[in-house]
Amino acid sequence: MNNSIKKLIEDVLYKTCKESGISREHLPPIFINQPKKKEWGDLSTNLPFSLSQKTGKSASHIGKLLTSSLENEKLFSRVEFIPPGFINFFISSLYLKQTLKKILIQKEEFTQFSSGKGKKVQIEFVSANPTGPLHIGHGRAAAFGDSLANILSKVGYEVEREYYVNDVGGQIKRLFSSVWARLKELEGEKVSFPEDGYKGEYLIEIAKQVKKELGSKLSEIAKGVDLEKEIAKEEKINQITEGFSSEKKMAQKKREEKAESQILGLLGRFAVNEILKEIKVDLKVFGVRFDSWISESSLHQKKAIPEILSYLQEKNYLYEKDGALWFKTSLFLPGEEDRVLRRRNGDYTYFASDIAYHQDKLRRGFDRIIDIWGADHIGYVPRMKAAIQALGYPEKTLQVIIYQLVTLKRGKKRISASTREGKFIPLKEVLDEVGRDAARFFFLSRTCGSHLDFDLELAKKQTPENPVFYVQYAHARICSILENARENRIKIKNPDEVKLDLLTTPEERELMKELSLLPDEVYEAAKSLEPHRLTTYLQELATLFHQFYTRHRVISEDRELTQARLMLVKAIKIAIGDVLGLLGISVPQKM
RNA sequence: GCGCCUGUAGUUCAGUGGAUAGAACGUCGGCCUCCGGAGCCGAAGGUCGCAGGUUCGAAUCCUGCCAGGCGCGCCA
Repeated sequence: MNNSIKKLIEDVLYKTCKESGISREHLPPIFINQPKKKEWGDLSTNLPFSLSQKTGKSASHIGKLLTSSLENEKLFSRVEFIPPGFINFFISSLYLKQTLKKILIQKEEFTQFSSGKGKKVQIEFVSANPTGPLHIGHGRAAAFGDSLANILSKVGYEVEREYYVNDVGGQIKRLFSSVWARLKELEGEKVSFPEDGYKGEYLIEIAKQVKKELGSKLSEIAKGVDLEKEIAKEEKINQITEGFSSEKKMAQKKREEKAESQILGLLGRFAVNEILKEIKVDLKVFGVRFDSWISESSLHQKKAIPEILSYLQEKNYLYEKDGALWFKTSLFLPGEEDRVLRRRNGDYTYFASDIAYHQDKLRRGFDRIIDIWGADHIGYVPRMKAAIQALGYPEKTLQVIIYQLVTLKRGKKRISASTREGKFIPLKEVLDEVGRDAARFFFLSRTCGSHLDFDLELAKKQTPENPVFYVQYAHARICSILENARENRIKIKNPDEVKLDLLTTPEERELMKELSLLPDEVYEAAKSLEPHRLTTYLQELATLFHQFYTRHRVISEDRELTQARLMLVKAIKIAIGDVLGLLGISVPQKM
């Protein structure tokens, strides 16, 4: 089940060290990597260096000692100590052949691990406010989170993808009043657009729909408001004659406000739903699915926030000051400022509902929680981690991955990305221009810490030359070869019946070696939460395949060699398909 | 001002403290009698932002500068 070659080498090294009298506790972490030059073997380690630091013995002494006892391992055809402190491993062709067979038999299972087995992890990502369509930055988060979820399932985790809908708070109120203003505009009224409203044109479309679907209901409520105004006028007259009681005035104003908030609530909920629908469509087009959608308003309905506050109160993590209720962030993170959970006016802050939200997640029994946030939330991480501790969980239960924001450019011109101002390029448009696969590959080939420039012009221009097509082309080529074999009535045999020993050219060996490294790549991508390692791997594998393809024929007069090479390309096909699947990129038979 | 992130080829980016720093795109020059030329081969292109430090060894770790991004609300 465990196909990791690095793990195998590690185990052998541990064993050898033990036999040489070095106990496991004294062992530094073992790093095994691919050396830059072929002469330095397939894999190498600097263990003699690190051991010499630990034990005080010379690296050369340790290296020679380890190397001599490793020589008989079947895994290697050769093991060399190279001064000053490297051990280079040359993988035996026996192992490479076995690996090839394993891939053909196990298929996608070949990269499956069980290290996360029995553990539940939740990844929360995108979670864009339902105030407008997804833009390019959300695309980055979507590609990243989705792929990470795939990768973590590969190593055995039970993974849940969640989208948190922030449908409460200031930005939603602004959305409501913006739709309201657009609606009035549609009805020919001249209104001043709310200054802090959402100016994007998509709200005009939504206002049109509101008018179509809710028109009659709204006007009824609006009539109510007008009625109130009439009453108010009368009362003003009365005021002159018999004086105006402030009580009455207040009551009237309240009625007016109530009617207005009814309208806003009605069309607001409608707008939120419409926008969410569009977001879901965009995500579907991008190939991203969520297992769970949870809204902030549902937490309010469950009274989750007062509940969590009284829990924190009991623990003595809260205090009142200036009429507000504060959380002692500084208790957990010296240097951090305390934060307000309940405002002077009685409203809860976003932080308060976010604590309730994370408590809700933790109660659902996840062993790990991963939040993927944009860099604009960087300052928010420490207080959330403090909250996790206050809830009684170790800080590391929550991992926050911060991705740097995407700067959209067209040539040299920057396009600002403000949802509020409506000056942003929707993800949908980007996908129309460059395609889903290219966009995903672009996002996933970079570390999320990189501040990346997305040049639409360049992306479009590069599309035919895009690395993703290079990889997909390799897969399509293999499919074509296999098709060709079928047409020539070549029956593809079982791996056991094929003489894999015939795969002797350097290109074939390189390919087999690359294939045998795949499980480690997946494992390391999962461990470091870095999907981009896999795009790098795919490009390397595709390069090796294309090189092989131009230098050798798969289908030839030599029947046995043909069979062996068909095995090889089939294994490559499985590997490419598997990894593209993890990245959420389509795997074309033809292009 | 403080905090986090980033600075690597003309451009966009990879690069677990290891050996002579890589890829793609772009530029220049080659390769189709043959399973898909969306391919292959070659060349040019680098003070790894700057300056110190740590050590057998630094693009990588530490310190200080410089430049850019993002934060620093009883906004979300």
